[in-house]
Amino acid sequence: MSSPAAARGREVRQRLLAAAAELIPERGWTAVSTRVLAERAGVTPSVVHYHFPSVSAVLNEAALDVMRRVLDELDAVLDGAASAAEVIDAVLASAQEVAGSDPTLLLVVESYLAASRDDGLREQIGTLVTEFRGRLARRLGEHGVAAPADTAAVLAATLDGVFLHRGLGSGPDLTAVASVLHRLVRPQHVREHTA
Amino acid sequence: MSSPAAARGREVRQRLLAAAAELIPERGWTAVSTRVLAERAGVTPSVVHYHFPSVSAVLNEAALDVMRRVLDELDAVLDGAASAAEVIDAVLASAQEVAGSDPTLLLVVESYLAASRDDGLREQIGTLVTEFRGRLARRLGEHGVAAPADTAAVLAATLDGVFLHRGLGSGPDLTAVASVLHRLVRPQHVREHTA
DNA sequence: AAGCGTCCTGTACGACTGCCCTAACCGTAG
DNA sequence: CTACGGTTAGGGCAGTCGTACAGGACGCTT
Repeated sequence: MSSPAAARGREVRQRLLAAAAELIPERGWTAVSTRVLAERAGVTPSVVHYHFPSVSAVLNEAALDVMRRVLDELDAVLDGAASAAEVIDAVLASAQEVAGSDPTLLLVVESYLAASRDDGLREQIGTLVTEFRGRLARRLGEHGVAAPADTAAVLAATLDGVFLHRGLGSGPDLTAVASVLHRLVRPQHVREHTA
Repeated sequence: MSSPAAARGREVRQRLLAAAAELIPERGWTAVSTRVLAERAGVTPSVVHYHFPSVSAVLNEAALDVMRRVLDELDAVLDGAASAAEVIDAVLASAQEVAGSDPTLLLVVESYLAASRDDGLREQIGTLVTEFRGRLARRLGEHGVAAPADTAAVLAATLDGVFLHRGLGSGPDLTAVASVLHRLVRPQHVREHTA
């Protein structure tokens, strides 16, 4: 079916993607070069251009892989929640494990910025995020939250923002964030004020 | 007091900072080079190293200048709010003017990431953000919002997150965000659920 | 006119960049 | 044995990188 050389090749390809996922947060998206990428993966620079058409192709694929993985894990966690409050707690609990200088977090933000300079990447990331927001909204709706789509959008945005602030080492305590966010999913009564 | 040459020099220095503020979002923090910086400012590359010790010094100073300006403007807007709900509306109204691909927004995010690789920059940005959060919390407290510090932290984080998502072109509609966030500052009653 | 402070130019250096091309490798098939 | 597909090594090209350093240009003071 496939030669042992081909199998080794695929493994090298994976190592290159893993190296890219490490280097993007370490050095910044635009500072990942063919040479450092190859060195980290333990191959010579020319191998990079054998497996990929360009360096940015490696970066794009690596970033999308990581983001897909993160969102999938988050989805799995959310499946266990029995109420809207638990959804928030679950999201923030999984966020708790993420340190402010977490490479994954930095990689996601780097990807956001790279997307602002790469139409193709922007479209792919946009799809990923929109789909996740849809799944989150569906869950919130099932738990009786008002305006689930908008609430999910705010929730997702807040999550990213909290991550961003934690990256600065000045992020808020997540248990405090949780209690504040619970106000978002509390059953709605009569509005006390008018817009 | 100061020679005309010195005045010209200060003007060139400002042009370099302005050029940096343009180029950081355009090309990415690590991709701003001495040459493009000089070209954008209309000077020769060596002038950069006359006014600044290094390129990254230009970038740091330019980024902090912009962030200070943005937060000052936001503070001014917030001064006009007469209630917590108006604070939120004011914040989001000023956010409305910011497009998803707004250079200022991208500059801020780029700075966040650069801060993760530069201790000095991280400390300076952290101070800026913490101070703003403090002012926001004071305002919310004056308007009777519960847990003003935590709420301010969430609010500030949400704001950044919304910006981030808008950069992807998939950001939520801000009027929807506003109505959701109003739940945060609604007078608190008995909690309907226990954690 | 000479000296001075300030700002700017031109040039140079070694290191690094993305990408390409040719040659060699290695296991398998004939 | 030869031939072959798939992978890798090494070298090279044309360009950019950050920074340094010597000298020129300007205006103000003496």
